Amino acid sequence: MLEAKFIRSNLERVKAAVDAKGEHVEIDQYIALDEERRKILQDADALKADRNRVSKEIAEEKSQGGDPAEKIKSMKDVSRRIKELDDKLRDIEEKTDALLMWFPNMPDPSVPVGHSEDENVVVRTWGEKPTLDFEPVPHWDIGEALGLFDFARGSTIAGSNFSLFKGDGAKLVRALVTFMLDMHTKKYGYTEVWPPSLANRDCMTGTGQLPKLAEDMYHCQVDDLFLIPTAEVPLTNLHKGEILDGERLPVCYTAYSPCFRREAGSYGKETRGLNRVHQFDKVELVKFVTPESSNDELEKLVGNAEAVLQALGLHYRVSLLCTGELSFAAAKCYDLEVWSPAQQKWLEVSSCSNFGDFQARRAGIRYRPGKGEKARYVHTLNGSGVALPRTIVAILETYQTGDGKVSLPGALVPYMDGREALE
RNA sequence: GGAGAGAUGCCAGAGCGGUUUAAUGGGGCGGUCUCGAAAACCGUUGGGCAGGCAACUGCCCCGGGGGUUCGAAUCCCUCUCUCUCCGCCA
Repeated sequence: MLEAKFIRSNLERVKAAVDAKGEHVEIDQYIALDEERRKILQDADALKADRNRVSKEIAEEKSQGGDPAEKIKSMKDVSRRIKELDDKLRDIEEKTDALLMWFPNMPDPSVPVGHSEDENVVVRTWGEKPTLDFEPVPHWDIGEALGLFDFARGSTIAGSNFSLFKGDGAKLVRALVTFMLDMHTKKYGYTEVWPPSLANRDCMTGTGQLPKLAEDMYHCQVDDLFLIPTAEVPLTNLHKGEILDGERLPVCYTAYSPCFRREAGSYGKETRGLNRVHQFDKVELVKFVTPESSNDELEKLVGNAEAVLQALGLHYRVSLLCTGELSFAAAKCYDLEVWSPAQQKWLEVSSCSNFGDFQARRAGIRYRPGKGEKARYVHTLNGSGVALPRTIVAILETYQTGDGKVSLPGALVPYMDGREALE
């Protein structure tokens, strides 16, 4: 959420940012309402000051045996007017708050302006495209042949694009999750969390999934709970409404969670196999940091996610997203994409973002820099470290040996009972 | 799911409609005393909104929301959460 005062005094910048992100916001309507709100607020506050003063006088007169009937009578009218103004104020605030929720975050100055994927900037590429001396087989064929997954039966249970892993495939999922969590906790000092997979409306608004992305989420109407699209939601809301001790920052969490996405309206080739599924597994990284350090911390976080891909020996690239590709709540974002040899394309496996104080404002997450100092909003960051399905795609297609088998990257061998290949 | 109890400041904990601008402890911070420390004593101690260049001023916040009243932490309604007991359950 942007601060009302900030919008008021940086109107042109905000408008430019909304355009650069390709969003549409009722900004003029908001400004008009905000002005009306402040005017009424001032009137109401003046009347309340009056009421407080006279109420004290009434109490004093009564205790000294006087009869303040005249004052009580005149205050009756004041109270009525206060009530009218408060009602009006509540009505306007409901509207301004709702409008405010649709303002996207401001992009960081280091983000390139652009409208499409083509204007993202590839900042580095790691490794080389694997050279196979045979025609690479797509992962859906490898997986079906080795009995790693069974999409037909997954559909029987929940519908199309619900994946089902079995045998070594299920074990591979478990191995990857453990491998990633071990790396982030042991090597990079993240604290492991096992969060709920459902979250309430308040939390979804806090991280910015609501109101804009309501259609993308699974919603349990009876309890008004949402299935989390990412562990970012529970992890970031972990400190909702709190003031953190500045000396504890940065606070870093990692969590495995299933992620649920309706992906309404996406069909066809893009969704073949594991490319795009409604439920997938992911290890997430979340940090609470000081405003001064957030962009440096973002670089570190990207490095932590990259370390996973490097350990797995997968060819990948890192892109800095342009303004038009940036998500609603993000100020700056790097995407990590792995190479799919059979599909001959890059697949996004991680999105690492700095949200500035946007989420912190919505969720009320602050820190106190030092004893007696004023509380400030933290900056929140998150990134996938990393998402499993497309990582599995890259592993199967990169390490296929041409005889129907798949060798395993060394880092995974200990997590797969010492086995060096899937066959 | 049923019955009951509760939610107050950094923590503990008072508060029976108007000297409560939230008592009293404890903790933290600052000071006096001391060579230094302890003890003792004194002072201080959150958040938000609006106006103002500013010093500052006003308003709001006792779990959330609404109501009664000239006036609400206090009375009423409602929601959420926590605890105790019962039921159900992997």
